[in-house]
Amino acid sequence: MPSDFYTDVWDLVRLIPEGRVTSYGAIAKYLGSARSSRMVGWAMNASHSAPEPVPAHRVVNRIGMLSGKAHFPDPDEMQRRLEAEGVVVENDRVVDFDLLCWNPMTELMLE
DNA sequence: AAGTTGACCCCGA
DNA sequence: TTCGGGGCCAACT
Repeated sequence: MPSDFYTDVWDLVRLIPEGRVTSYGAIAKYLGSARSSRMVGWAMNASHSAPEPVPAHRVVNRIGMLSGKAHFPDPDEMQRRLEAEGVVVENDRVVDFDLLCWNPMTELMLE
C-alpha cells in the first residue's frame, strides 16, 4: 500500500490537462514540501504500481527536460505521448515550456 | 544499522 | 554564462 504522499502526487498529476506539462518542483511546492522535489521523482518511480494510470510523461524538470524518460518501460513513448497531445519536444526538451507549464497553485486556485 | 543514491532545485563563484 | 556544492528525505544496498 503506497503512502499518502504518493497518491497525492498521482492525483495531482492526473489533473494535468492534455497538452500541458508541469515540473517536479511545482508539484512538491503544491504539496507543501518545496524542497522535496526528489520525492516527487520517487513517487513517479512508484507510479508503475499505481492503481490507476499516471500520465508521468507530463511531468518534467524545471527547464522542461524529459529527465525521466529513461525510466519508462519504453523511453520513446514519453516523447511520443507528449507530441500526440500537441506538445513539441526537441532534443529531449519541451519547446515553449514556459507557456505550457501548468502551475497547480495558479490553475487550481482559479477554480 | 549506516552509508549511498536519486525521474530535483537553489545559490554562490 | 556555466560549474560545483549543499540541501532535501525516502528507498536501496
